[in-house]
Amino acid sequence: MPDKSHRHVTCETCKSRQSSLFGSFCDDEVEGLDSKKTCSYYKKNQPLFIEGSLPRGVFCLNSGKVKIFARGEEGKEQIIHLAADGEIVGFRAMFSGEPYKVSATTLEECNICFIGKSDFLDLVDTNPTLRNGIMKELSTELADRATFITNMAQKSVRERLAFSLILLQDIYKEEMINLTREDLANFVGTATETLIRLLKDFKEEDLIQTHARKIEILDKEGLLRVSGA
Amino acid sequence: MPDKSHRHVTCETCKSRQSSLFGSFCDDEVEGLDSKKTCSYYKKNQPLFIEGSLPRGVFCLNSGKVKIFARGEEGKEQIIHLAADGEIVGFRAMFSGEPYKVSATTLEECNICFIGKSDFLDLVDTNPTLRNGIMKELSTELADRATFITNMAQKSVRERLAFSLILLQDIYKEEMINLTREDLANFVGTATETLIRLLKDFKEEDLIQTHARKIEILDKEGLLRVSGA
DNA sequence: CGAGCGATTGAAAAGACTCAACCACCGTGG
DNA sequence: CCACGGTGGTTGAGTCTTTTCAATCGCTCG
Repeated sequence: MPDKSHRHVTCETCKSRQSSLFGSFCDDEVEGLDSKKTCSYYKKNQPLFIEGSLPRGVFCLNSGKVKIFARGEEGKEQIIHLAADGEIVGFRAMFSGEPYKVSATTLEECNICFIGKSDFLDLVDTNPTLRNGIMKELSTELADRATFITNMAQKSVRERLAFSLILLQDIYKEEMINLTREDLANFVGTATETLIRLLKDFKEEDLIQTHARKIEILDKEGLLRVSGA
Repeated sequence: MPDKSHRHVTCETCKSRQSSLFGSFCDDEVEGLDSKKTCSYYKKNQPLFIEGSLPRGVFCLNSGKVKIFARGEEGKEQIIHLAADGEIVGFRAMFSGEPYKVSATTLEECNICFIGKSDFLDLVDTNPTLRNGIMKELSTELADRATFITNMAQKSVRERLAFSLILLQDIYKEEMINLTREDLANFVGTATETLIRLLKDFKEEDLIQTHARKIEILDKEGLLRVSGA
């Protein structure tokens, strides 16, 4: 658990930068980046942006996790993506010229830097490596979403949950998965009650173990088998 | 119903080009494009590319429709997108550096041009307008898929079918929707039998009418209402 | 004419959802 | 310090949607 308080982050020393789209920046570029960004602390459950508003820039996650979600007719959230440190959030809407179609909210306390729209677009225009990285990122994500759609359409909730747990473990790395049951249900695409029942099943099958809300994966192979992947 | 036979298409006179990503090309650029592309005729149900293979270039639809789909565990198709004339297909995998995650197959007889990978990437590198168009396209599609995922997760099959019919009508323009029941089911994300039953319901509610396999929309507003959009 | 595919229907079973109630934990204010 | 309220988690029961399996029909093609 990192720092609980606001802290200024410099791009030079940012651990997350190296694995991000800015990872290839040379010293000069990093300096330029650093001079343009602002850095702030976010509490848990604080929105970065909401559906329908106009993008003003991009968010660079230094620490903490953020959920990206859309809302269905009845207002129910569908979590499309969980972003972790090192990720840059909100750059997709930057190119579409349209308002955000999704919202982003912190799941934990976060340190997040912000780069204004024009600064960011300048960077993209002048830096081919960054640009290629972004195009690659967009394309990869498009492919991921095709798989996501297919899973939604063809897999049972049980299969999807197993698969989701594996995905989430990759995002949470060493930590245990730590989401409200509702968020987890909104990620899997099911009702909260159904989710809880299935978690119980998985516990009885010794696939997972829960520590209060946290979920520990005991048998990744087993989950993979259940997921039908 | 256009030409039934192979026909050479020139970019200069290509009706579909104007509404495509190449729409902003000047005469010189069009000429260059024309010299690089090859043009061929595809029969119905002929693959453009298959999941797992490596992208060799992009396909430019001059006439006819193409389905883009992924396959689930049991091999069931999930149609992610239907492409019509004017669309460029297969450029997403061009940037990801990975094999195709989806397949593309013609739904009708098609005239399709092909541009090799290096030629296409050269164009993208040297033409900022094209590049921006592509980034915009990628971003927009990413947003569309977020909506798609949400619909899959939260809407009933009945709602999804209503919504799908409206989407398909936009793709088929003046023509009637003309898909096998199975393809339609794979687009909506349901079983063929369920789809057929729901179509019957819609017919009884005077929302649609069928002419053999073709579907005519009688009450778009009504469908929209059913779709819960 | 027979084979085979696509479309359709019926009946039964399974999977999920909804609704309602209840529990457990936590922080607050008295 | 403790009662209170609220949020998040859990359970049960009943219902509805959707799937599955099996069978039938119609049409086209060789």
